[in-house]
Amino acid sequence: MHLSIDHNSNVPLHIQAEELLRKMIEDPQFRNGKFLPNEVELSKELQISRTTLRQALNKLVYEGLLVRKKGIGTKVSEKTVSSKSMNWKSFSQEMAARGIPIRNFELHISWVKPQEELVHFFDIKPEQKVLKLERLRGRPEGPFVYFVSYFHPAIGLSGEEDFKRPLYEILEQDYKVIATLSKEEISAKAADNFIGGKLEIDAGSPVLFRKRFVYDQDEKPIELNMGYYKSDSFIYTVESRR
Amino acid sequence: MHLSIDHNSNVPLHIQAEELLRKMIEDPQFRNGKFLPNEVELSKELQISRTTLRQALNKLVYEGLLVRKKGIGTKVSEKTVSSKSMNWKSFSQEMAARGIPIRNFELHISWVKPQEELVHFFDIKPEQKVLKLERLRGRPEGPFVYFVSYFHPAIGLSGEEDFKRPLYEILEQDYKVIATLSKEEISAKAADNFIGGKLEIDAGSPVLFRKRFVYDQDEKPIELNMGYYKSDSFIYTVESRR
DNA sequence: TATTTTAATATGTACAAACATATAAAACAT
DNA sequence: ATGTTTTATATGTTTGTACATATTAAAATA
Repeated sequence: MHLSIDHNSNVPLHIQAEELLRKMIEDPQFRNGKFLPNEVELSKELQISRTTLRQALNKLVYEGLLVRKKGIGTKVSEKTVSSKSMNWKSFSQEMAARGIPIRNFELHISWVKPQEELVHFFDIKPEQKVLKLERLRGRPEGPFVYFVSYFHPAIGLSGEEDFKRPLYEILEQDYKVIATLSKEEISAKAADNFIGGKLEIDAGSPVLFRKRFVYDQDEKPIELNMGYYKSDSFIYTVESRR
Repeated sequence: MHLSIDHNSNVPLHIQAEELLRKMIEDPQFRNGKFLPNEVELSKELQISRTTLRQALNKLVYEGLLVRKKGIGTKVSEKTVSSKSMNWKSFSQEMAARGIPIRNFELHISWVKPQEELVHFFDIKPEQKVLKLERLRGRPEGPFVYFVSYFHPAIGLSGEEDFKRPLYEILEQDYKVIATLSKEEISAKAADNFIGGKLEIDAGSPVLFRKRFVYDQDEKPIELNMGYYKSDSFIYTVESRR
């Protein structure tokens, strides 16, 4: 395997280097605490300056994928698999990573008048309708999450999407919108009759409630998502560093 | 107010610059979408090179405190207050930030034989005892979290701590251990009789269960923490960027 | 043999310089 | 008045260079 960088590409060198490093990290040869070649060697091999290489390395260190130590070297983190990118995987990917096959039980799309919270969040006029997406998803044996999602009118998914592709992929490829920032609120709730019915559990059973505010790179609101998770089949994981 | 950098200090210039920028961000003059002086000006004012300044800026951009745009400038993020640092505030600080006064209802310290999970997590011998810390905390009106925390024997808090200072402060100042990485698992549970009794709620009521694995900068395990949060008085928040 | 010193190695810090590119405002032409 | 081109501004990219410092292993010394 010979990784190389295209100096004539319009993609910045440190971005290309970052991608190559990500591939190296995935490689079993380097995974689990193995050391990368040192910076001088690597920069020679990739034919970029040490400064540019360090730009790429720094980003991966921030993300927690790499651990560097003065005088020793740079190794792949043992304690972290995908770091915060976890939160950015699509729901299907998240589940796939845990070896859980996913099924869609219900899918309903409609245009609705926004509630006050939505008017405020999206900063739109009250008469402007927004796209509402309801989904019931889970394992083949039964559903374990019910969620309702609202989108900014400017995105306005056509409603004819197949939703077989992950949502974030549809947004990136078809609408050139990249979800960059997400704020989430997580709490425990007792299922009411409606949610209990959807998730096939008794009313009163504990569910994990997750409310998610999604913004793009310019901090403009994209999506508001509210999900109810069956507590015995879903654990929410968070990783953070400082 | 004149911020300045000490070139004779043994603290790296980009770290000093980072601290100054953090103070600027806190300043009402710059908060909420206001623009910072441009890089060339700032680097002249601080008497450091643009490269060094950008090193500091990059870190804050990565944390989400600053938003930069080519051709425009660098501004303080409007959507983010403290970003991921939120997860690193002590519990008391977290609550203080929400205007909630905190009281300790119970505090119990003991040395116990570690369970299998602890032996594995801390990578110690089964006969090595670990410090167990149980706390019941909450508002003056009543408790809303009960947690049990175990510490690595190498840290071995003397047991004579007053625990009036935040835990992370005790660890940093007295034990020179800096908690750098945290992995958390969050789920919804139904309170059993014990937890229900502690939190003064009916057994069966939903509680937020938070299990937290804490590591230091070298990825060595420090603490394992398990908390039960009364669902109607605590919402867990997460912010993430990519 | 045990201890100390030294050297090799790898990352950390810092600056200077040059050019590229996105954005908004000003100048210009229609 | 409106659309286009230019220009000023600010961040983005990339390289080169020099020296500092933490760590480990090897060499020198007691």
